[in-house]
Amino acid sequence: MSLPHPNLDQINLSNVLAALGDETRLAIVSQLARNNDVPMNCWQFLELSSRTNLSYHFAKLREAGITLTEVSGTSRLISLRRAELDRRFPGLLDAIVETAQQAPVPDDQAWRD
Amino acid sequence: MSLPHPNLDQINLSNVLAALGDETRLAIVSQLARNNDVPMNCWQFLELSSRTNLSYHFAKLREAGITLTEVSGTSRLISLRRAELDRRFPGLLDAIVETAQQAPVPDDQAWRD
DNA sequence: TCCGTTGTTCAAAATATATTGAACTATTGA
DNA sequence: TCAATAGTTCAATATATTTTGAACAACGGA
Repeated sequence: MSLPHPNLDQINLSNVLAALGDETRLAIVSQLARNNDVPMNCWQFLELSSRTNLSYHFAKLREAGITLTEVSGTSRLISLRRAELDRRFPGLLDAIVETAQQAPVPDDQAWRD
Repeated sequence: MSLPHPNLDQINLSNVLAALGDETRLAIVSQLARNNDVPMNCWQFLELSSRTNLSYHFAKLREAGITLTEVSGTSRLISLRRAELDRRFPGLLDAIVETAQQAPVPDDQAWRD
């Protein structure tokens, strides 16, 4: 039992950016990073959304090549593919994670009008 | 005559990532960077899409805070807000642009099945 | 002033993404 | 074996984003 993950050269930049260009998924990645890349499981993210919806977002992150999902008994362990991503896109994840960590999500109020 | 741009602290990460998570817009940014941040105008991107559609994408990039659009006579000059973005999200744009430049867009064929 | 150039805006249609609830699967522990 | 746990899948809906064409606006030069 193991889930499909893209390998390094199958990871494409705009996919990665699109995957991270969503508040929920960015929050997931941010928490994973804050957790020092120690794998986490689904229920630790329940505050972000419903189980079903998280499942969807986890799949997106996995398919984009951002996270690794390992099956462990009845639960799944999710971690960042940090080293690999850094090889593929040097500096990218670090820059994102760094920012996402300090900025607690600036309230996205309309800036025009 | 000048267009509305967000200022630094109004630029938010997931917006920026979402804006760049689109092949067309990533290609625009990539060309701007390849052009050494010298402002370019719309017709220089016509190979990427139709005028109308480019207009839409340019607005997205501008509203996300990624590009600066200056009105100059009958045309508009578009440039990267590189220094500013780098202040807001250190390393981010560099990492993206660097990658987008060398990788000529890996053909996005399905990696499963 | 009239025309061509350079783009924009609008509304409609096409497409893609996100969210939900109900039903399901796999594994573990009693 | 049975129930609880942890999470997935499916189909439907809701929502957002892209794309298009037709009509418009601003500027500059003849």
